Amino acid sequence: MTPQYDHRAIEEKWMERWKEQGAYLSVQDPDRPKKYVLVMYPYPSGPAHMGHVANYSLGDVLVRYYWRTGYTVLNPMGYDAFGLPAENAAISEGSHPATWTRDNIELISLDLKRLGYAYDWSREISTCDPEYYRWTQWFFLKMYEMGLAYKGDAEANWCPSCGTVLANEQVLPDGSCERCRAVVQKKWLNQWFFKITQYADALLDDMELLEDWPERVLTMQRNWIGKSHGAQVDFTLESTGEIIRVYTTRPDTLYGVTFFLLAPEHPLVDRLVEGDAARREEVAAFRERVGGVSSFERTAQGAEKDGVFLGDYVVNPVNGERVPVYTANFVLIEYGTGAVMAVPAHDQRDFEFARKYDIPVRIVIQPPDGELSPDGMTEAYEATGTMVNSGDFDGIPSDLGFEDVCDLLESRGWGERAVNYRLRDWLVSRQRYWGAPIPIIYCDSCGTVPVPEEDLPVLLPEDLDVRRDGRSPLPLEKSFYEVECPRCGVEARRETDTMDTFVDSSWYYFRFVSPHDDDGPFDVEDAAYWMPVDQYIGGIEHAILHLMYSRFFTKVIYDLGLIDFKEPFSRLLCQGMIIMDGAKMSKSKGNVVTPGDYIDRLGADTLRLYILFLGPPELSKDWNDQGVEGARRFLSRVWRMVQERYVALLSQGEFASGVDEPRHRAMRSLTHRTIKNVTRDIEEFAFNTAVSFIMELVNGIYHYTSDGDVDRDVLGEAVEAAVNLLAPFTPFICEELWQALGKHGSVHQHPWPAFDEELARPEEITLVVQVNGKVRDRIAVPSDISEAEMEAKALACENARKFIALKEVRKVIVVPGKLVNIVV
RNA sequence: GCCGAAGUGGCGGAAUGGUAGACGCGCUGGUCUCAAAAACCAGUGGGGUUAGUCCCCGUGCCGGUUCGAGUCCGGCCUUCGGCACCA
Repeated sequence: MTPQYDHRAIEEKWMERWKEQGAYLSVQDPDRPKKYVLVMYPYPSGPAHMGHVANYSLGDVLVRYYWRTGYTVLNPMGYDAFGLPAENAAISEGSHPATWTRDNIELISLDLKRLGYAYDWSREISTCDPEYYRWTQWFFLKMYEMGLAYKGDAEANWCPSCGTVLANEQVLPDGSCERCRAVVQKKWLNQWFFKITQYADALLDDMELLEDWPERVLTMQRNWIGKSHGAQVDFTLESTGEIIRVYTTRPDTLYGVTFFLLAPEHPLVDRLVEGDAARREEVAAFRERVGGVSSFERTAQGAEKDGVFLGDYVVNPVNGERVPVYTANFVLIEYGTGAVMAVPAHDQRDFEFARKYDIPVRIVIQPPDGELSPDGMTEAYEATGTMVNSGDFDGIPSDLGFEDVCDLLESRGWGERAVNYRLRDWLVSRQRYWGAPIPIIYCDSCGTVPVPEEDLPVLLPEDLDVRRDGRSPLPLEKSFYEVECPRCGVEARRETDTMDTFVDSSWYYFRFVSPHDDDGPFDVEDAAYWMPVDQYIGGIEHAILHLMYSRFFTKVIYDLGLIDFKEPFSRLLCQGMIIMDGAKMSKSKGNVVTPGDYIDRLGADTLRLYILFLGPPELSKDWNDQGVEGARRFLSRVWRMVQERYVALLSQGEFASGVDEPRHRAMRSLTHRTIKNVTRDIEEFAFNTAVSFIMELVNGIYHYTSDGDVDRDVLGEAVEAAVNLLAPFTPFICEELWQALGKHGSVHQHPWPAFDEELARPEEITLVVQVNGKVRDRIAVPSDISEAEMEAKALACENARKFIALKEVRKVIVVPGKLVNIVV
């Protein structure tokens, strides 16, 4: 053992040795329960960053802890390796997405290895590997067979200068293209979708199974799905007599309809103004304003209401009234039916529209307190109340009226109860190169033909030039798109769109259970053994998309009959961000610190320890450079503790014996209390306080060995516990110290230390004496003191007496083992 | 606007309704040294003080419940995240 803590030598040595020993391979073991711990795999855009360290260190503590408490553990790692950044980097750096991606995988995997994470590297996967995306394509085919993948028209973000569709995330808040800053347009394109809406209710209802998910994530998903209850109502167009159906969540306000709205894209709009040149022009100008160039402003906050009267009327089924039909900017074609009954008195948007275009406002709900009048209103009244101006329903509470009106609609055939969702189908096509090709062939005579399973994978040609303008080279590559129709053999054309990378990541946790399986996406029995993931860890930024897509995929896989569970992640922990000086680390702010630098200078153990000590996992954590030095100082202190305070004493043989004496007993008590506290805190993910307790133990050992006799066994127990407890946090130094303590085998395979409840209880406690709730004295007493004795001691102590003085003691409250409050 | 989280020393953060500020950073003093660094030891919320194992104040603000509130309840303020015309 060297006198100085040499992190470089230790970490290099154990990194090599663990690798040689295959120390962290996962094995199925019928004698032990299993844990599948998974931290969201990274997108390889360069070396590891601090967010990775925070996430993966957290998972690693759990894995090492589970190992030592009797579990067999699956802890894999892989790369989310398809995606747009690779293409952009390739364009700006003149490289190739494949090269760029694989180079970055090298960089980040080296960092992950240097950080000592206990992954089973034999299970490493990359989503850009044909052996992986072959099965991504297989899932697409299954979805197609099940009717869950379909091609339909969608309004997509189109960048005219890049000539491609953009994902929503690639459009900046001002509606411009992330890469070229051109104004993004909405364009109707024929695209592939996954029918996630078919699973909307399952996604909602199965949240019951997710007891160990953060409530905020469930709330976000619930809002995203946006299920609402209401009714569909049929209005009749006056001119032609045709039915226009609307969806409303407020059938109780049906008598308050004073106008009617169509989305600008609604096909009826053109027909209504067909014969009227002036109106046609008005509509054209309106469309130019709302949809033509950028529809971002239209949906931006507080946008001005805008619309055009279409010259026609509809008839309200419940009261026979005719109301004018408008088209309006705030009506969305994709939600409900694209047509809206407008009730200005009780809907804020309708209210604003009515005021602008001078449309009457009719009150049909009166609030419980006070009376509204149409002229006096400055905003819509959207809450419940008593129905008025509503025919036979007058006087009924509106929440009951909701049901009564629905009954009326259903009995007369005017409409019916209905539910609606905000969730829309998942658009999975991307006009991109660096992604998994969609396994579809278009044939002039057979139509849309899926690629036969045995022809998978549809290989993404990796020898293509990525064009400078950012467009995918696939539609220009004859050798790629020219194929024979698998059905009739004539010349056909291959789909040249690739899949959204969220498809890749929606099932990667299944692949880990059998990463080399050639017969299917995963081995059913291996999945039955390892799945579901017991503990999933990742950033809160994936609260909706990745986590919901994965839940959707799992339900599809369930319906395919491959698994018998419906939710992939039993327990979820969402990490906060690492920030610096109050801001997210980013290159533009120049406040990026790189893990690699710290590993070199201070060691991986120091970095891991510091980042775990920084604060509770779910909150964001402020990086502080001086704090890292502190973590390093602590590890040096642990190093010297073992060397100077234990190993050196052993060789000198300077020991007393006296286990039962108070100072020895106090040391043992601290040791056992620390084991208890650290164990509990790891179970609760309170890693920052777990580290604090270990620090206190180390401080205690320094005191114990500084100021009196030392018992060999008492000291040995304490030092051993410290190394044991610290091992999941800082695996390298602890493995080295374990050897220095003369132990055989790896500390990471050593059973987790047990504690003695009796010893963990301190012999002496501090009795707090309060008078009227204010602390007046503290008395050291034995921990097994009775309540009566506590009261007696409290009443007798001088400081308390001073405050009691001549007043009468009215009440004494005794909290066993803690405090006495004297009320006067 | 709606939903969610959070406001505690100079800083990161601890506190099953029961000693507010554990642990760490920083700072101050001491030991060691020719000196410095490192290390070790001690101190460190603010104010007062007869200097006492003393007193007062103190967890964003205002009220309430309780013997006792950072913690529970009601009402505000601020910050951060998510969603945002979803009928």
